[in-house]
Amino acid sequence: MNEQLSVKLLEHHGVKPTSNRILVAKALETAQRPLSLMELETRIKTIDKSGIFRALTLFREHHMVHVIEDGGDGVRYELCRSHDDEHDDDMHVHFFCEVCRQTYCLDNIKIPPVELPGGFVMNTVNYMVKGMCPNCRDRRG
Amino acid sequence: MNEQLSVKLLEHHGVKPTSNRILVAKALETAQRPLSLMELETRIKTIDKSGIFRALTLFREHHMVHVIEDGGDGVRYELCRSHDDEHDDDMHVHFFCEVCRQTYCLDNIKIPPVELPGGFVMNTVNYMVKGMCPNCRDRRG
DNA sequence: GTTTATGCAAATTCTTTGCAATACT
DNA sequence: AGTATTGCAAAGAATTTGCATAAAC
Repeated sequence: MNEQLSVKLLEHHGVKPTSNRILVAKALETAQRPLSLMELETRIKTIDKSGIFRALTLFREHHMVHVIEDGGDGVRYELCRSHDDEHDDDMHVHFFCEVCRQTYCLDNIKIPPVELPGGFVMNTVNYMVKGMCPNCRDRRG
Repeated sequence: MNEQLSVKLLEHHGVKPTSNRILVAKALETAQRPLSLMELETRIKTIDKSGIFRALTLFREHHMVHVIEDGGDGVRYELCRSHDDEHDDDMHVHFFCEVCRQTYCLDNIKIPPVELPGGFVMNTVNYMVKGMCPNCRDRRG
C-alpha cells in the first residue's frame, strides 16, 4: 500500500499528515470497507485508541471519511473517494451481514435519491441493507 | 391515546400486555417518531430504564418495533405499522436533523429499492437522510 | 520557544445483567 | 405454589476528555 497516497489524501483535505494519521488513513484504505474504532484498534497496535479516535474526529471534520451506522458495533468510518470536499457524492449502498457482522460496500450500487418534503435540507444519506451475505448463506443455508 | 389500541398491538404480536409494556407501546404510539431508550426514559418516569429496555427487547424479538440507527444517540425504536409479523413492509425514509438532533419519519416517502448482487439476502433496510429540518432552517438560516 | 500531537489513565455515557422482591395465574 | 415481571443497583462496553510528555515547526 502506497504511503504517498495516504499523504496526498490527507493534504488534499487540509489535514496535516502526521505519522498516526497516515497509519489510520492507510488502514482505512487497505480495508476497503468501513471500519469501526475497535476494528482500527486491533489493526493498528502501535497507536492508542485515543489517537485513532482523534484522527478519525479530524478526518470527519475535514470530510475525509464518512460515517456509516450499521447497528453492529457502533459507527464505522470509510474513506471518502469523492473529490468534492464538501459533499459526499460517492455514496453507495452498504450491506451488513447479521450473521458474520461484516459490513460490505456495494460500490457499484448508488443510493437511489428521494425527494424530500419542502424545507428539509439534505446533507448526507445512509442506505443500509441488512441480511445475510453470500458466504454465510453458502455455509448455513 | 387509546389504551385498547396498544393492548391489541401487543396481543397481535404475541406479547403479553403487562402494564409496563402497554406504557412503552403507548409512548411509541404517541410520539409518532422513533424514540431512543433515553427518550423513552424521560417520557415514562414511572418505569425503570431496565424495564423499558426489556420491553423493547421483547418488542424487537416479536417484530413489533423496528430499529433505526441515526447516529444521533444510539438506536431508536419505532412501532411497526405493518401487519406482517415477519417482514417490515412499511419501511419509509427517515430524516435526522443534525441541529436539533430529532428524527423525523417521512411516512409517505417509501424507500426506493435496489437490486443486490447475487447471493446477498435482504432482511431489512434503513434509509437515513441527515441535514437540517425546516424548523432549524427557519431559525438559523 | 511556542504550538501541535501523542499516550496514558480516568471520566463519561449508555446499555445490559444479577438478583431479590413483587405481581400474576 | 410456581412462573413471569419488575426495580434497584451494579457491571459492562465503548467513546470521549484531561493532562503531562514529546515532537514538530
